[in-house]
Amino acid sequence: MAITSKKYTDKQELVAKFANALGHPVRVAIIELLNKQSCCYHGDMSDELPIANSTLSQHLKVLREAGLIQGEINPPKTKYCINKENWNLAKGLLIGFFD
Amino acid sequence: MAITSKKYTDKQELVAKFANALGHPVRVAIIELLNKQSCCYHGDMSDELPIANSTLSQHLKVLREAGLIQGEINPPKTKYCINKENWNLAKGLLIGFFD
DNA sequence: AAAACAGTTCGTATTTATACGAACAAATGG
DNA sequence: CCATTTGTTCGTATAAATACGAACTGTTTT
Repeated sequence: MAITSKKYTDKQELVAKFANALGHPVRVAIIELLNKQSCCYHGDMSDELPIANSTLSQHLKVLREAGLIQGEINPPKTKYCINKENWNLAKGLLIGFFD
Repeated sequence: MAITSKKYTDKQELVAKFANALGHPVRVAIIELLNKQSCCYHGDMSDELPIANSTLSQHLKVLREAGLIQGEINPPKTKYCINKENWNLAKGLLIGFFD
């Protein structure tokens, strides 16, 4: 093992973070829904996806914490969109990773 | 929820499978090592990575089961390579996913 | 003010991931 | 044949992911 305090490079951590966020089919499906119409209400997605509402909230949180999406809360509705800046960052990193 | 027996499309499952395999920084690092020199012995990687040997074996297994790499066992050495066919499949899927 | 609506968070159960050392396996060198 | 080398698998401990219903939080409607 290399004697560094940090185990992995920032780039490796970032690639892993984005990849990990996309590492569940329902999150892939969520992103596809958002990409199809730019933004989407929680309820719209809930109608399309085979999971409980609370579970959907959790997956949305994972995507939000990875930076791939952002939510705008206007109770009782919440609108989610792709975070384009980070989306492009992820795109660049992943494409670069695959050469 | 849609009333389908299958919860997600094959494509969504595949994207998630590949993404999940890349969802840990050490696996990203492993792939980078393999891409740098096409093939690599377990021991070479073990020298570069901050994890125990047995843990490395487990991560290699994850990548192997996702189809991204393949191992050639010639005891006591094992050589790992990128599985180019699946690598290109993953590349295409991921790039397509990001538009 | 009470009920309804749309989500989120909490509590919890179950599964999967991650990590390590010890034990094992398969070929090679003394 | 026994020791060494190189990985793998096993046993195990701990942490993280996944899923659901129940309870909660703000608006809006009645």
